Amino acid sequence: MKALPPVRILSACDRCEVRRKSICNAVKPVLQKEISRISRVRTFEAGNTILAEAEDSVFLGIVMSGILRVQRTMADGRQQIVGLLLPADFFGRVFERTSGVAVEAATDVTLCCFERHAFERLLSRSPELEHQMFLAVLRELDAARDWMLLLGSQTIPERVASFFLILHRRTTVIEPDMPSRKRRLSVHVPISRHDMAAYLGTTVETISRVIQDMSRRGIIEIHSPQHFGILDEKRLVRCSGREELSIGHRCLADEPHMAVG
Amino acid sequence: MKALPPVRILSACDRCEVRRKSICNAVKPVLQKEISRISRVRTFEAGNTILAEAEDSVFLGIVMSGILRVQRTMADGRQQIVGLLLPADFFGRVFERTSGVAVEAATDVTLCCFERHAFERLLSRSPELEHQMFLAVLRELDAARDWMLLLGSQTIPERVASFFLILHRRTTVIEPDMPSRKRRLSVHVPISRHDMAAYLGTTVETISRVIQDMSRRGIIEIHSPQHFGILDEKRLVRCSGREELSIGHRCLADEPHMAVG
DNA sequence: GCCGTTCTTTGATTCAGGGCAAAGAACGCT
DNA sequence: AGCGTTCTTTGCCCTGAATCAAAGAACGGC
Repeated sequence: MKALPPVRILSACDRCEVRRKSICNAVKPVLQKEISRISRVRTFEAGNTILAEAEDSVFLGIVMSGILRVQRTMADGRQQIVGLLLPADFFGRVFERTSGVAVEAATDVTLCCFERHAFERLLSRSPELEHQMFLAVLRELDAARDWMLLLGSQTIPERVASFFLILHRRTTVIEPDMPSRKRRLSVHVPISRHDMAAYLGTTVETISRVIQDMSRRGIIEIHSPQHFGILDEKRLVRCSGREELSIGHRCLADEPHMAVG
Repeated sequence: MKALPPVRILSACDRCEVRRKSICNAVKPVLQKEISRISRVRTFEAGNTILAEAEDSVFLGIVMSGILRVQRTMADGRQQIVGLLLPADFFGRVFERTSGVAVEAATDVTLCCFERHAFERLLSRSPELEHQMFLAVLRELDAARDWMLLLGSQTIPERVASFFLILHRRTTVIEPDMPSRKRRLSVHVPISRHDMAAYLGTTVETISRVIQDMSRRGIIEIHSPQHFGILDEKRLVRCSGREELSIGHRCLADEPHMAVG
């Protein structure tokens, strides 16, 4: 008796939009199945806390849609965003009871969640998965160091320009066939001025002033509070003080991020 | 014929002072031997560049003595120290040709070096070693995020106070039997004012002014430009704006660092 | 010891960016 | 559509920290 052709059961993961960019794509199918088995999709509204700063982190996962902010808050209320997570990015701190950072929904979000201990067991059994996580955390550390340069050595206008360029880079699918001259450059800033300020180490007022000024000087164009056009890319790069952020220039920050929150 | 009792050959590693605190201690003896085989002790004078920012990173290793600074430099010369490596800390970027940060000797240093590819081969063969590296990088990321809070949200006096407390924490062997009241608190700052400024995101002049002011107010005592006494720990903690830096309070930053340079 | 170099401190001045207050826009909600 | 709430912009003032300049201290070499 002949064996029937294998029937492929579609799991939720097979329809996952971020899969090919996330850690799931980097491991063998058999492992993907195991990940799939312990995963659970959850949604949160903008403003909700996914993981609190002091609390035990019981789960972690991958952003499917929306934006997460990873932040630390001081006793007197000052807060610093230490990471912004876009779809396909990983959040949560493995191998530590608590991480000392909070993870919050900056917009409505859909997350693919794992119970932390289950995921850690998987990591322990699978060096391949752990290797991929290791690579992701290394990239995240590179990005964190890059941000330290921004916070420690750059002026506010430079930070804003850098932010636009990095955001553009991370959200744009590179289309090399289209001549960059003709391409209409636009950036969508998916967060509020308040979050921008907390990310760039400044205040909402200053953010606003800098943006208006860049617009007045014809470097950018304000379509709406969150949508901008880049009118003069070269000048924007010059404003950022960092040649390496020039569009087309590859860099480490392109890779998905990893929040250890 | 009876087997002779095993003869233990002492390798350089057996005399290594930082071994018990470094990654070597966290893996099995058989692996330690393998690490030992590919290691080579090298020394550099203060000011030397171990790894340049743009160059290929051909080796990596562990600090045995002295201090390394991990830094990024902007086109116009501004530079930010993104990590300070003390004995037992790991430096170098695995799985990447170049890391975009420079590693320099802040003092005369002794390093236990590995050729990068040889070390990576070892990592690939040994999930245990990779796991330990993974943990170390996770801790380093925690520390980087902590520093982002410092650079993005704290005033300069707060940064200086935090720096003293963190340094004290990292260089003091905790002696719980000795009553903390009576313990003479002292900090040795192993780097120049210039490096402090580059680490804290400010200038030498401001660093100097803040230190002199803290001394005038009786919070610290200046024994020499690099040696200080902590006269009023409580007030120093209050200056830092961060209760969690209070001496005796455990935190993630206590662990050895990992420079991905 | 003396002397040049580098590191640190101090003073005077300037200015980028923060804080406060209020007006204006955008976004629900019913 | 009308209205309250939240988000963003703008103006004014002020302060923390950078900059410039120069004096002191510490260090290394001979």
